[in-house]
Amino acid sequence: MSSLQPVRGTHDLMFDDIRRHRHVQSKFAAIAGRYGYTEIATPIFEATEVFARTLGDTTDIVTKEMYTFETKGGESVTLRPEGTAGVARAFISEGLAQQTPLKFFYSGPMFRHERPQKGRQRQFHQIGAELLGVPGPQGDVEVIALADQILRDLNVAGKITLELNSLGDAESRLAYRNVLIDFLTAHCEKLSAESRERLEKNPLRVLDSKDPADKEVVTSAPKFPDYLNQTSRDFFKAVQDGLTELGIAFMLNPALVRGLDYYSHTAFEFTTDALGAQGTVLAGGRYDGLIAQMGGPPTAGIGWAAGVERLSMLLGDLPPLARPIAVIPVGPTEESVAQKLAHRLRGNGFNVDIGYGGNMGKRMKRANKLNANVALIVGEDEVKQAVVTLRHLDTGDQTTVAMADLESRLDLYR
RNA sequence: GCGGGCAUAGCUCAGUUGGUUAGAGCAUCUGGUUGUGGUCCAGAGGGUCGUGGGUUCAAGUCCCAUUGCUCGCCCCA
Repeated sequence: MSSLQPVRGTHDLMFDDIRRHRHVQSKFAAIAGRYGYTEIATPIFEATEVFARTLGDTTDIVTKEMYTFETKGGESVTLRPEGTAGVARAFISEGLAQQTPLKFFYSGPMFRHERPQKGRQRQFHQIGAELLGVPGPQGDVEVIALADQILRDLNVAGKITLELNSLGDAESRLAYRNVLIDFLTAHCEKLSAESRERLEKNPLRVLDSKDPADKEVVTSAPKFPDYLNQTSRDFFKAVQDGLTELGIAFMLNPALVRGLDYYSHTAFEFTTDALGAQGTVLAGGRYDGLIAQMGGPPTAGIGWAAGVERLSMLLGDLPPLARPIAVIPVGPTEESVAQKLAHRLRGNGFNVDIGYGGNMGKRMKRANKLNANVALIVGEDEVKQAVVTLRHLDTGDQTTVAMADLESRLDLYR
């Protein structure tokens, strides 16, 4: 065990782990493309205020989980803890208001200084989608449909359920918030210490507490849907109808609350019970006020993000790696011929491995370990006659093939 | 930030009430096979037992501290 370890909460990604990540990202890019989303890559760090102003002053992310540091020029910058604020900032910086509606997708690392545990790291990866400038419920439906599609294409949808709620517009939310605070204050002595603190900072969060005593109180608490005004109610109904028409199943969860402050109206979460404490695989909602709040032109927005590590853990077996063709020089004298042959085949689109050093047996072993389907053996006799010995490693059959005919003989392995 | 569990070979793990030289499987390497892999057989290398201190004639084993990992709380994707 070496004393040099990766920094707490960070991991080296290699072999199957990174293949899982790539698999998630490439499926996502393909599907997002079908929905008309184009990729955006915003910087991995932003001016601190981009996050501090938008995520909510009382959220844990802002108050204690951000990687914030000062640059040599004296600016305060922060490693991004999530993706939406950066996209919103880009929307403003690049003057994109003229081009709405805009559909962006992204993927990349995010940073939060949390205590690591299963499905939770300090550097983690998200894929996400943002739809900007579409105020109507069809936007919500499309964005959720995209999420549903990616989960189905990754073959994880069976382990996941969609939960849906409406946080209403600003007016509804304020009205409900006041009623809820009154109710919870009246039942304060029954609440857990944590929830009493939540009552001060973020009262809606009490609704999704895991504490049994809190849950008991919450069952008799006023329900969010009862306090939605007509506009919010109609909007939410339209979203539900739209999803039903597309055959996307969902469960209403009046206790579903978003962690970040910029959300309104639709809130949704795709959750699983297969990941221990970290049940949320993909989550998002509508954030109509965000861009205006950041100083841009009032622009509707809705989007979501999903944890790539969490998705990777749910993934079944990966598609098998491509099987290479192994070029095997019998001895040192044939190495340059073999090298040239490998180069030629690679140039013509084949996946070719060539063993480094060792006798023929060693190189065959290596070919076998790489799961090569054929070995091309290049020895003294072969070089003299301008042929190679083509051995099928699954069957052990081998034949002699003229060098010049190799591409056509190997075509099915390309 | 709070609580529980764990730390022995590259990996997964044994290691008895404290007792002589710390083991196994897998992996690696060598040989059986000087132009033929997978299977098989024979053999080899590889450990400051996370770190520091303490108790003891004696510590991988007991105690304290510390670091790391891990699971949960919190938070969240």
